[in-house]
Amino acid sequence: MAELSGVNSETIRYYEKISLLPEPDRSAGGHRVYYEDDLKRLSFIRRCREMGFSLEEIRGLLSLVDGNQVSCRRVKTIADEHLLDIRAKISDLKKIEKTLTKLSADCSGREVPECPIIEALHI
Amino acid sequence: MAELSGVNSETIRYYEKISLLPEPDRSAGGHRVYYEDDLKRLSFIRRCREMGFSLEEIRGLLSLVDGNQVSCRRVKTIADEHLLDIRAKISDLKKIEKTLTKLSADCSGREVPECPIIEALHI
DNA sequence: GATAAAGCCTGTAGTCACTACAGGTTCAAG
DNA sequence: CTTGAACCTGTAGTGACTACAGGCTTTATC
Repeated sequence: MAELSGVNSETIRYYEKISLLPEPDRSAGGHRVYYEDDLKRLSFIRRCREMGFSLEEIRGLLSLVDGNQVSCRRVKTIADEHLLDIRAKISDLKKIEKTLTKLSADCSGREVPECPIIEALHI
Repeated sequence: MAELSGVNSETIRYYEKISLLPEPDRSAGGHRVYYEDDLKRLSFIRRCREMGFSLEEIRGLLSLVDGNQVSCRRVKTIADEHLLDIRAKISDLKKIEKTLTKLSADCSGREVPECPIIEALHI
């Protein structure tokens, strides 16, 4: 399932441990046996992770799915809150990018002991 | 120093423990005593953190300062590498933002059990 | 049926950058 | 001199994994 899903097998076991994935069937020798549905669930988790959802947010989404209680309203609420988060992060990073770009431009990059970057940060 | 620097006192002790800050003088009763220079060093660390540098990157910058080996070239290298990182993160987040915005727009947000967000992530 | 290598198993500990205690001591103000 | 705030040490927890150690199972080949 690790190969099929693109999720590290250690991570899969971790998801099982924190109950994001159910305990799977086992072979006679004790190896985990997975079916199509397990792969779907794991892929859902992976895609949510790629969207930057936390495992707890994903747990929330999954509990709606598990309880057959999916409601567009609740899902949208979770997604929109997350979207605000993402936008805030982008704006923070853009500020940093601006500042760093300016600092780097002021810096000669030559082999001299005075550096405007250090000075700007040191005050 | 926590108040003056805006850095949590537990964090200051943590920085001491991992040797970003030197062990300070102590009062007769064992309390840490800080001077101007300690505050400057801590503020430098704080500003670097605000720029998104990792503690290890900061350790690198500080070791240049400590060894009186500041060289514009090396500092610029560290800063520019970090800038690439920041830009990559921004571009990742923008992609996520785009996708999520689209998903959210497709979603009615009404009290119905079908949700295009869930469906898109579930495949 | 024997063997070997690949892949699985459990459990613990490490990562990063803090944060949150518990249980005790010291300091500064009144 | 008393009180309460702030400090002290040390350990454990956070999130989302990752990296082992030391063992067992599966699968392919002979």
